[in-house]
Amino acid sequence: MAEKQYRKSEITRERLLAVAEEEFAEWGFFGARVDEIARAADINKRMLYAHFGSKEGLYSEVLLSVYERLAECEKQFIIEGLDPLASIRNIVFVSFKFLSDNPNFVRLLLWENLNRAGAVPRAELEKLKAPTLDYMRRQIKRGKLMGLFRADADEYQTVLSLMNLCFSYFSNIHTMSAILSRDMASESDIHARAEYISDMLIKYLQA
Amino acid sequence: MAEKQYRKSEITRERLLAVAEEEFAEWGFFGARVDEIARAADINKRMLYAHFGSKEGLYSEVLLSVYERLAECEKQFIIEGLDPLASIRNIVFVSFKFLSDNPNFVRLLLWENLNRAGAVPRAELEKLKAPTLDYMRRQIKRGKLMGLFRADADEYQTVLSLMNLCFSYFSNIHTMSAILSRDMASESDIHARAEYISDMLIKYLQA
DNA sequence: AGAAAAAATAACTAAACGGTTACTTTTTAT
DNA sequence: ATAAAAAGTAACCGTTTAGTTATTTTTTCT
Repeated sequence: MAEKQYRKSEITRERLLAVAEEEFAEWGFFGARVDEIARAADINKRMLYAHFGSKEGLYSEVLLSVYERLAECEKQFIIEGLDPLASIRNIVFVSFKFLSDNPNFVRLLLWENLNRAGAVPRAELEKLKAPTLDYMRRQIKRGKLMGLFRADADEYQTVLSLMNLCFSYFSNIHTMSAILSRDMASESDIHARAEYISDMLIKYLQA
Repeated sequence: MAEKQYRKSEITRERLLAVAEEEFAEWGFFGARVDEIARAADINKRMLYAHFGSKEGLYSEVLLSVYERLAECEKQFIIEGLDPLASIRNIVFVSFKFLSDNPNFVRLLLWENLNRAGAVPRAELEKLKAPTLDYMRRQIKRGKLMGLFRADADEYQTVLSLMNLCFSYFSNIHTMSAILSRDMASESDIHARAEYISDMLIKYLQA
């Protein structure tokens, strides 16, 4: 096994990953076409198999790279000193920014859920999400101790609401835009929604 | 063209639709196999094409039938006299019952979102959803007029929250159960969640 | 009963798919 | 310079897939 890889090969690999992310996000694992990925990356199909072994192998690597992007992003809202109220607003706004900027992430996660596939193992996913979840729960607890939130506010239910409200705005944006006759993808609508979600969660915690 | 269809043919058609619903819900449009649908329905593939023309044709009819099932269910929470507070609780509980009883609906809607919602025409969808949406908006408005809800509560945002919170509980139930180490599919968890969602929405509207 | 229409079957096809083989060109290290 | 390793290519392969054809069986109507 060679320690050092050729320069051109690394570029090829990166280009393949980028193109494959688009193709898998667009069509899902079953709908995506290996030939089309190779064509769009302007690369011979043989090289795709040299790098990733199989369609599954390529898919796994795409998913992993996308999950890592999320983990990297979530680091930024874990600020230990921040007051509980501001931290909730912060989590919602950072999540909205990420989901809005990464439609491929939203789609890949949906495909992955529907395929019930463990392309990225559950344990890996739990580990990836643990710091964020701990932080959120800790901040709600702190808010209760500080007398900012009512004592009987349910941490689990609130965290679940926050995550679902953020993710589902983007995951259901097409059907919802159709049903509600509204351009939910507009910058102003997205911002107003983040504002509303923060507000509702906080009002509930304070009520 | 014959006015009257043969009895056996109608049964065949129903059986095909039922089996196709399972197959499409499980695998999505691209993953579903026409041969498998025919085999599972114990029907010759030729007859599938005689009835539905193409894989797309069959898929559209499956989706339509499933949307109609939802519309039929939603009729039951449109009770004109009901007080706004009770009506919100009622909508959440009826929605939870439907989504819990119809996992195929949840999955088909997710696939449809990923396919960018084209199989059932937008106008058709709007028409099916209109009575429900109108009712919800009307009840929130009424609550405001009656002085039950604060005057600046946003109807659109609240309706969207209600729908997203109900749907996403079931659409993300597997991932979330894993991440949060909780059996969210249990009867008691489902009931507690419906209770919490009603409560949060109402507290927000009253805050 | 018997003719016409509809339902049903099995066997087939053309194209598409994931994956491979045999081979040539380019890069790296001595 | 040159040999070995790696990168790259084109043509190919067995299988699967949506969709069709040719034919027989069943049902309906008179």
